[in-house]
Formats: sequence, structure tokens, C-alpha cells
Amino acid sequence: MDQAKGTRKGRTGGKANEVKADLIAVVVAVNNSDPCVLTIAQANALPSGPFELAHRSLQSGLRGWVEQQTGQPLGYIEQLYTFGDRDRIGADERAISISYLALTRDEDAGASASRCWASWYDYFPWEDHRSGTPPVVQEELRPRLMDWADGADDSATRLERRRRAAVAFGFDDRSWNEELALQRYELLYEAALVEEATRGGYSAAPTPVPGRSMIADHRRILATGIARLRSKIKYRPVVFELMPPVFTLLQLQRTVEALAGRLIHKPNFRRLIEQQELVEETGETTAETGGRPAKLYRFRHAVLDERSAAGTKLPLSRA
Amino acid sequence: MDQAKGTRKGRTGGKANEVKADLIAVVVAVNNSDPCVLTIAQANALPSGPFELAHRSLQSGLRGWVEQQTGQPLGYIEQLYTFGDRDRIGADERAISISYLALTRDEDAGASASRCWASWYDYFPWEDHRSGTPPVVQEELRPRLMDWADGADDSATRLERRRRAAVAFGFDDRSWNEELALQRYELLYEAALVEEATRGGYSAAPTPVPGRSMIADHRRILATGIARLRSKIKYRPVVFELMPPVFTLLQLQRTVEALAGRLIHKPNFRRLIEQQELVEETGETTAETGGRPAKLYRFRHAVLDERSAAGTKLPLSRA
DNA sequence: ACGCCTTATATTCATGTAGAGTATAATCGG
DNA sequence: CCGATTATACTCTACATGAATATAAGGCGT
Repeated sequence: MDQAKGTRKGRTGGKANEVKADLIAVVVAVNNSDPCVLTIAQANALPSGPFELAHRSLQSGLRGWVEQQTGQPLGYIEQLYTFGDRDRIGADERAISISYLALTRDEDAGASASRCWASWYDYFPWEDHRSGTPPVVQEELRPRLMDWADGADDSATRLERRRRAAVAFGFDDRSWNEELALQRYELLYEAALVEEATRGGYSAAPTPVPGRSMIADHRRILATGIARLRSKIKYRPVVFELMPPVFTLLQLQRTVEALAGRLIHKPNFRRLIEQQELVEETGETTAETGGRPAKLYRFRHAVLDERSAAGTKLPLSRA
Repeated sequence: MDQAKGTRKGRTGGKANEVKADLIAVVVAVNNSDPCVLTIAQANALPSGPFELAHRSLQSGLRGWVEQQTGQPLGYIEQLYTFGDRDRIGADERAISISYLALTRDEDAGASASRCWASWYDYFPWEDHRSGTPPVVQEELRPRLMDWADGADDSATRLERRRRAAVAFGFDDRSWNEELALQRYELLYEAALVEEATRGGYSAAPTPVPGRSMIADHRRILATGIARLRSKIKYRPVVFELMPPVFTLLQLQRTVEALAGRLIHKPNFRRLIEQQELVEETGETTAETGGRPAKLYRFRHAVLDERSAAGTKLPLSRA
């Protein structure tokens, strides 16, 4: 495909088999039920920078870049994915992108000149189902994806495309699965319905679907982070990285709902949290919620020790 | 720590911020209830090679190296983790390791000169609990980990180490969790009980615990692959990548047991497989199993289409 | 041919958990 | 003091899971 580029890099002195490695961060916080990502460049890019010799490790390099570009110190970090440059748009030379997900609280609003929190759903308007399926899904994504499917050469491909669209977006009475955020973005990319897909300039660029784009493959990386986080909150107590030290159960629920992009059954949510003993009461209450004062809770950090929390789904014998 | 190396790389012409990127493969197959990994260099290394300019993508580069070094073509591939060189032992220059998990069948025994399948449990004897907890856990790992814990300076650290060892290995009536394969290896590394941990030559090297080691951080990468696979078989139908086209339910169970390193309740396993409609009968039976002839099944490839199969663990509303 | 061993397959039961709905309690503002 | 609002508690049903037991169908030795 792009084999013509194979011998392009003729720098003298440099070893042929070396590449540039970029560290890219998806830094997430939740403010007032709004899931936010830390951005730079007028919300057009994620914090990032090359892995340098001075960096002690990949993670410390990432921390350095994020702090330098946004002033935001990072707590919880996990690796997302390493992309090769075939996936990178506009990359001028051989490069790989090592992406990370970081969770933080947007507490200290000090020195936040370049710090810019943007809502996830500015980039992915179709991902927020907290008020029901957003209109853009039925009114725009569905017909345009169907057009794309019908544009295939053979009928097998047409069926295949329809099926993939239906699974990803929950068409035809399928249920919406919030964890498929990455698949949805990639499907739209493949259908050339997002701005990034038409950057090559080869095809006549149609109007992209709603949703802000980013430089290079940053929006794809953001989608990867969203998908990972939506999956992870279900089996690891990572939400608490996004919560203040003390909170009410409803605040916790609203945070999870913001991340998942869908609503949660309140009594069941409370039951789940309580029976898993994820939190403990502080003894205080707050009346700032409007009605009956709510108990305040804090995260039981001990659960990080107690549970290895890898759920089984196989009929393993307990013997 | 290794900051002294910071300015070491003074090559003229080459850009400073470029690194070597190695592609490393954990290629898994299961033969006769034995989980195997594809190795080279007398079973001392995993197939690997640098990411080169000629490679179309990271995955195709990996495929190339594995096929060249072992003759084994790869089917299913997924990325595992990208390690920085602080984690690499004996790395002479700045480098990162991008590791992958591949699943295959060891069918065509043709041209397998350099191809060498080695059992997982040669490298991790403490991971096979199919015949109960292996003796090495109680007889060797436990006392030596306790010694390590007791060797800490302050009592808080001692308690912490004991707790981590207990969680990882299921001491003190805790249950064994097969998915913690990586944590177990890293704990042994930290306690300097594996050969890799004493390569620096600084400390007087004690006798490592049983279990074959590998070059660089390859055993760590293998542990990463084992942990990932043990986790993934529980929520995605990846086992079938390791099965022949047609198989009995017991063969399928034995394969899962080989991977998980523990036994499965037979009736429940069958129920799980059947009610999820993962397989369909071929109509044939085989009498090669000793007793009553077993029905032969094949994987229902349609499930890959139908299900997005991301299980929920939150009380989401279905409305 | 018969019984027995082995493996395959089917059935049952108790328990626990998830989804969903309903009921009561404690504030505040009029 | 009433009702709007939010918090908290309880109930019910369906289904999945862990575990045990029962029946079926071959081979094999005598």
C-alpha cells in the first residue's frame, strides 16, 4: 500500500531502524456531570510529546509533557494502545504513538492558562445517551451509514456493512452498547463521515457528521480512552480517581453516568456500591442537594488491597 | 536512576529523539492439554525483531519476524503492552518493546526446523493448578516470599509485602486467581527470586526459584500474555482460535483448563457453552475418547457478528 | 451375552445477583 | 403545615451460577 515510502528516509548517520515515539495522553476529569478531556491548541489536540532520552520511563515522560503543556499533574495512569504511523494522519516521518489514559480531579484551578478542559461529547455527540438516543444518530448517522453500506460493490459487503453499523449504533432494535465508542468512530472513519478520513484530499470531501475533530489521530485516541474507561469502571473501582475525597452517592452515580453516557437505576446502583463495600460513611451529611440531606461517603482505599477484583465468567471449581 | 545515560547517544546526523522499537510476539497454541508458546534460541527467547521502515504496520512487521524466525504464520493477533527500556534488561541502547499476543493452531508440522513449542509451565511452574496447588508454592515460594517480606526495614512495609504475596498467591485462605500471573511474576522479580532480577550483578545472586528464565524481559512479556489470555477467554470466544475446526466439548474444556491452569466443572461448562450458542453440532461423533462416543462440534463463526459481547456490571437501565 | 468400566449427556436444586418497581424519611420553601 | 424534592429502604421476579446427581452409549474382558 504505502510501500513506496519504504526507502524514503535517507538520513545519513542515523540507524535505519529507529523511529520517533510520541507519548499522547487522554486526561479525564468529570465536572458537574460533564466528562472532560484535557486539551491544548484550542481544544484541537491532546497533550503529547516525543519520548526523549532524558525520560526515566515512558510514564514519566508522559507526565512531564502533560505538566509542561497544561500544568496538570497526573495521578492514575494506564497505557492505552500503541499505534503505528500507518494510522497517523499527516505524520511526516516514521513514528509510533504510545497513548495513555489518565484520571484526575480538576481541583486546583490555579495556573490554568493553557489548561483547557473540553467535553467528550463535543467530539462525539452521538455518544451521550443520558437523555435518550441523541437525534443525530437517527437523523444523520443512520441514513449516511446506510448510504455507505449501499455503496459497496457486492451484496455481501453491503450486508456486512449494514450489520456492522447496526451492531455499533444499536440500529434495528439492537441495544446500545456504550463500550463500543472506538468501533463507532472507526466505522464512521471507514465510511469517510468524519473529517479526519478525508484529509488525504483524494476523494471529494463530503460534509462530515457533527462532532469536533482533532489533529492527527488524536480523536481516535480519545475514542480509545473513552471505550477503555467505560469498560473499566465496571470491574475496577477507578471512578473514585475522578471524585473529590468526600461525596454523596448521587454525585458518584452522576459521575458514572457521565462516563457511561447513559442513566443508571438509582436503587440498584446504591445496592451495588454498598454491598461491595466500596465506600464508607463519613458521618456527615450535606443539605446542598435540595431535598433530604444526603450522607457523605468516602472511598474505602482498603478495597484496593483486599480485592484483586478480576471477575470470573467460567464455571471454575472452587475446590 | 539511569540518568547518567541521558546524553550518551551522540550520533551525528541522527535525531536525538528516536528510539529502537522491538516487536515481540507471544504466540500460543495448545497441544494435548498443554499450553505452549512459540520460542527461538533453544527456548530462551520469544520471536522478535525491530520495527523497520519496510514494514507496512506494526502487526505486519511482527508477522514478518515470526514467520522468518519460526516459519509459523499468524492468525489472531492483539497488542499486549509497550514497555520502555527501563524495564528491559541488557538493552544496550534506548529501546522500547511492543509486545503482542497471537493465537494459533500447531497444525502444519512442515518446515518446523527452528520452530520450538515450549510449555508455559516450564517457565511458570507455580501457575498450573490443574492437579491442585503445585508443591513449589507452599514449599518454596511461600517461605521465600515471607523471608523477603520480613527483610523490609519498617513494619508497615513488612505487612504490605505479606499482603501482596498473600493476594497474588492465595496464601492465608485466600482463593487462587489465575489471572494474576503477571503480578505473581513481578512480585517474584521484586523479591529477587527469579534469575532475571539478579542479572545486574550487584547483589549476591541467590538461587532462583524453579522455572526457566528467558533473555531480556521476555519472560515478563510471556507472563503478560498469559494473564491477558486467561482474562480474555472469559468474555470473548478466543479459545476457538486454538481449536481444530471440529472438536468435542471435553476437548474444548481441556483447552480452557490448560490456559486457565485450573479445572472446570464439567456440566456447568457445557451449559455455558450451549446456552451461549457458541458452537453447533456437526452431526458426527467420535469414539476416540474411550467411553460413549462424543458429539463433534464446530465454532459458530456467526457469534463474532452477532454479539459485541461486552458484559455489563453496572445497573444500567434498559429503557 | 453379560457385567463393568469409561466417558458423554441430561436434569435438578440451592444460592446469589441483576433488573425493575414501590414505599418511607427528611429537608426546604411557601 | 403542605407539598415539592431528594434521600434512603424494601420487595419481587427472572435468570445466572455453583454444585451434585442421574441416565445413556459405547468398549472390553470374561
